[in-house]
Amino acid sequence: MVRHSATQPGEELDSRKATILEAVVSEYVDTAQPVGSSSVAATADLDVSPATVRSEMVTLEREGYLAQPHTSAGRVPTDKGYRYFVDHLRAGTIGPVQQQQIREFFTNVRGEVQEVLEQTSNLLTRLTSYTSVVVGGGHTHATVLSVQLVNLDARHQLLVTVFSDGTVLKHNVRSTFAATHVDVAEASRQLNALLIGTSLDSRVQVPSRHDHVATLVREAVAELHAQAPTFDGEQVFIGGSSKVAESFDGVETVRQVLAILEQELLVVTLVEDILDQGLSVAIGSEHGYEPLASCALIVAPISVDGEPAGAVGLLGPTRMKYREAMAAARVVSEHLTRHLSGEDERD
Amino acid sequence: MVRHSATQPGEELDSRKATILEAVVSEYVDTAQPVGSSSVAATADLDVSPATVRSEMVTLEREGYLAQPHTSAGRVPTDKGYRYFVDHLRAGTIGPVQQQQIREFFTNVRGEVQEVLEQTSNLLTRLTSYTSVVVGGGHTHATVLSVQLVNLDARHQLLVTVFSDGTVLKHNVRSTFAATHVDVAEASRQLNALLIGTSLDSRVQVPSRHDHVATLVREAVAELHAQAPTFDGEQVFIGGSSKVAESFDGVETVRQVLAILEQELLVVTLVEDILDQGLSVAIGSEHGYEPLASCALIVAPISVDGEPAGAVGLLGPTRMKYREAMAAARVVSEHLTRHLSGEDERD
DNA sequence: ACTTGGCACTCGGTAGAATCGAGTGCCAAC
DNA sequence: GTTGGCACTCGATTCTACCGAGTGCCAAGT
Repeated sequence: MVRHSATQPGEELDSRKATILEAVVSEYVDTAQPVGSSSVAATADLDVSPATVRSEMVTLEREGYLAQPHTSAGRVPTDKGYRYFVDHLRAGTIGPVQQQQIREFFTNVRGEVQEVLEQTSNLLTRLTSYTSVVVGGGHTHATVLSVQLVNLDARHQLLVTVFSDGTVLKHNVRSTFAATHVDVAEASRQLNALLIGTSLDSRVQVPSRHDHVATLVREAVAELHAQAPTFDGEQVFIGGSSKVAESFDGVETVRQVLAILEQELLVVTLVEDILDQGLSVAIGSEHGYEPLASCALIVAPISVDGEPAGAVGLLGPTRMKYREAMAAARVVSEHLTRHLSGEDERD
Repeated sequence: MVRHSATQPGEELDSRKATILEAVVSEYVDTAQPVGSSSVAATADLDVSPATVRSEMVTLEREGYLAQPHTSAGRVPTDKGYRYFVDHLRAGTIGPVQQQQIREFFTNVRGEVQEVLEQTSNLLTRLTSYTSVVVGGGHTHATVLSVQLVNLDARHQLLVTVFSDGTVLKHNVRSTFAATHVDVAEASRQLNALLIGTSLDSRVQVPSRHDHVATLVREAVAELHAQAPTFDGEQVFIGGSSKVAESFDGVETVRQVLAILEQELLVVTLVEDILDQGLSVAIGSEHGYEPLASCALIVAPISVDGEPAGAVGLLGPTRMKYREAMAAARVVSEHLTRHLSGEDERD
């Protein structure tokens, strides 16, 4: 995977070139039309003629910041151009209306973590009109608060485990013999003694006896720990997939992007890759994933009690409103972090 | 809401008209092009000339089964045309490969109901290339097997309830006073005595005393029952939303359909409306929901132990492959019903 | 009373030509 | 280094002509 100018300093543009680049990006984001020298000269308040702008543009094009769809069309930013723009973006703020919307949301939202994350995803979409991705993950460090084995019928038991972070996991256990209620109750008691305080990734000393109860206990523990790797708790919530149809024009592109969003594992990997690189935006093919070449993905990490616990993301076309979107992602991720850490329970 | 020919007998077409209609539908579904008299005459093995077919077509058009996009184009089926086609479809079968695929799926699938439903949704999409909808619902009749109140901290408890159908519900309880572990344990015991065997919609006699434990119990019961209406257990799983982009050509249509799929409540209502009407397919505007006028929705009910428990559905363009899709929905719903009723546990 | 071949007619789709105009690159002058 | 001027490019738009699939109608055939 390639390193980007966000991490390597990269060249700086002189002030005028920077202004021009910024003007091009801004206008292109608005209009989706190649932008010409004259409109740049008019917009940006650098008192120069279109001709001057043109000559600067050739330079910018030669250096890879701009591109021409064809001769005699205006310029369009390249991924590198967007990258420069983003890297030199003075941190945006979000409107007071949205501020209010977010604050309201977080004071009202209730319920389980999952639901909060799902709702947050919808919030982000409403705020920005882009498809949003919320990844919640990594409960592995949570410890067991309580375990209970429940008899469904003689051969089926249900193992319900409550963790310190409020997560509840359930597992089906199938006993190889007909278990009595007494067996189950005893197994349940032993499991409690065994598991409380442990976390999913810690080893547990299971009884090696061969009686019914011990077998049940072993099966239950095995079942619980079997899921540890999958569990790692990665969950994805995607909001506003219909926005994809607004953001891209080719039906084929829309199909591709949607197909990608369906592969949740892929999305998680993608988001975490970007986080690992310390980026907050991946533009075009920066993430090295070809089918998303026409997309930009903004991410902002969330954490719970200081531990990384996922991220929120926004997926849009490369020509997206970076300032607003990044601000929204940042603010929401901060609120979410606080909320999940239990800091703003003011009701 | 309108009644349809599926429930009211409606007129019958004479054999030749029926053959012609069927030919038109079949070819249009394949090609998406208006179909002309000559190709019908060639395809269907009714030994008549195109001219005859044409004169029949005018009748069919007058009666509302066919339409002409414009003079001098071929004919296209109307919703009514599709309806007739579907109502007179000899029940289709599905290919042996798919049979195999389904059988394999259901012997291998494991885990919680939710996951099974979600996976089933994906299966249906893979089988048919249409967007699939799986609605699971109505656990209200399930009874409580076990309850447990767990102390998160002095003011936060977690109520975990296990139902006879294997569902596990959790609720946050906030105590208005600092609860000790002893309080919580005692409350937990009382809750068990109180709730086991009841269902979510049954009334429960809560203790009226004013001590800590009684208060906790009351709060827990209130919290649990508060969710009964929302809970009713309606869950929706949607698979293959990217197929929407394949099924419809206008980007705007794609957007609309996606936007609808995002509103889960709407989807549930829609599916249940159709089921209530005793239909297995809603074509075009039959469901009375305008934005989906260009869609057809195939549904097949699922049940658990004889009780209705949701449905599987397939969403496609009105020109969809009804035979295959209906067969797939039917077969999968049957398998799912058997699976959820615990009948095919052959591992 | 149907069925059929014949035939004029319709009208969307496609191809080509003409035109427009936004925007460029270059250059000579400032 | 900047600027106005200017010829040039090339996609987009419009217009026209035309093709042909498919129709509706009719008169003749069974």
